[in-house]
Amino acid sequence: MNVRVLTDVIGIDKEFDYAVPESLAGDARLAVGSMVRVALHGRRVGGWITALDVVPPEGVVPAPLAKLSGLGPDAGLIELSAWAAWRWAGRRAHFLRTASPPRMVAAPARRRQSRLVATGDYADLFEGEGRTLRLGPSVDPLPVAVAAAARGQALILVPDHDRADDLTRRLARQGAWVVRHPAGWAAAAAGATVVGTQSAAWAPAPELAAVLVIDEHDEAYCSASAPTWHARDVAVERARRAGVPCVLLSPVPSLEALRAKPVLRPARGPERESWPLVEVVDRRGEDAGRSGLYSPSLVRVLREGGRVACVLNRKGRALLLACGVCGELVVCTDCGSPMRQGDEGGLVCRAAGHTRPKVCAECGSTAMKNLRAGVSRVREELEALVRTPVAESTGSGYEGPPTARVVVGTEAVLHLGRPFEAVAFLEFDQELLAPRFRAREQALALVARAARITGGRNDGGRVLVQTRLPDDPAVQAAFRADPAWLARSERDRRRQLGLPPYGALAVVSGPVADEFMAGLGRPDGVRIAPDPGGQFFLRAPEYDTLCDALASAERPPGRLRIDVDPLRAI
DNA sequence: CGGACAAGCTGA
DNA sequence: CAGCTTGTCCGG
Repeated sequence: MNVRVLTDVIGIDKEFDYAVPESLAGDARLAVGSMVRVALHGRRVGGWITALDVVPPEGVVPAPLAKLSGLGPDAGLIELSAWAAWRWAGRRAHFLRTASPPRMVAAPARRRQSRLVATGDYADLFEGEGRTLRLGPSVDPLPVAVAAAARGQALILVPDHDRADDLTRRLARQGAWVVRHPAGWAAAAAGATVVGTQSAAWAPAPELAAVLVIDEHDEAYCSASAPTWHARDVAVERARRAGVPCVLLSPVPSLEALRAKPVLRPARGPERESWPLVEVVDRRGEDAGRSGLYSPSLVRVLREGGRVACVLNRKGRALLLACGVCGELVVCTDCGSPMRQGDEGGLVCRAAGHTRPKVCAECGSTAMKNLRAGVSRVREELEALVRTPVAESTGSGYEGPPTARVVVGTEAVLHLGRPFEAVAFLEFDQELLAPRFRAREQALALVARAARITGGRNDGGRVLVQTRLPDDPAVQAAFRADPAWLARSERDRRRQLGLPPYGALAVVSGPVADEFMAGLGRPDGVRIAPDPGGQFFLRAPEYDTLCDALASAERPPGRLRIDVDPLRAI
């Protein structure tokens, strides 16, 4: 017998046929998806069986399989990898690596009985195709996970490892047969419920009965490098193929989730209570202090004596300017994006490169203030202000007294895993104006994350939002504890601009982008805009159109990057 | 991707 | 023209 094999070498998206040697004939592991080693061009590489009993092309004499290594993703996942390769213009091998066990698995683990007692709450969520459920930020999602696992083998995704560990432990305590992906791969292949992060969308699940994505809006589900696949979208497609319900859970559902499933909203009262009390501080009027970061409201909150986390994102290094007289943000009069001071002294807009003289569009003043201040400087200034030790927490670590009452840092402070009475966003505009079309959604998601550490308003949770854009829908949604306030305006805006999910976009870049685009031609329904930086922006009304076009073009040898639905572009 | 092999470059 | 670099091709 001959088998077809896809190698695990990303650069080779081609299948080769191999002969099954006498010694492996009749081996139960000889199945689609199993992992093998094969000889290829003078070296040995790994791969997956994609078909059995194949007839090799004319003139090809198959070499023998070198080894049957162990169990791999099943036939359904092999097919799903082909879909994902189409959807995000990537290679199947990329996804199959994610779907494969971390160590070779000789046989599925032994079955265990789940002793989970379903509570009945949320059971109707999992009727039919499932629902998108908006659930207050400080509401524990455990009962929803229990409802999922009570249906049989469930696939449960959470954004980060800490929460995956925690949820696995708590579900196990309730009596569920549950494993943490990817360590529990062999048990998942035997039917255990799986909890994991992004990659768990590819966990084995031969008896899949329900899929649950917790905090589906979280950026952590989206791969930053190409292929820019999204675990929520993989989970939805996977559930659809298996004919099982998929529930998307979030305090701030993405437009994608609102569009994908019937939406269930909690009662307004409990939802409001689960959000902290949000105080919006309009910074346009107040210019006290060097950087204007320390409003009287902030000082009051800091001096009240509770534990306070101050968030100052300096991630996007982009410069932000405000008028020194009227405090208005300096934005482009053509496209509305923030502007920085150019090399020749004028103002340059970040999105399109428009230029204008250094004059406030509102009051005509020429005095501009740089709103960027580093976390370290702010820490010193806060210490002077409240006369108490202030700790600093950024992506690169924590500095200061471990029990400091006040901590300042990038959004890493929201991951410290300890309770605060209040969270203050010193410069919320940095989030709102980030050069990404999802900036507003992500800004509101930050407030939801803050709510997790402060608790709801009934627990005394408070959030301070310092902004020069107090009427922004994201700010208003936080203030009203009503995510729909943002969703409505975002839906209109994205429909109008043809942005996801009401349109599909991709960025093609890399040294051979020109060649690839030449081969692509001008497909129907796809708008192509070259960029001075050598990239190409592609837009289409639907993913079908865009992905079919991308898949039909020849991929020239050399470095090519295709980002479908990129996180940062536009 | 990375090995094989061919075509191109350099210096005596 | 040996000895090396750089480029292109293709794998079962």
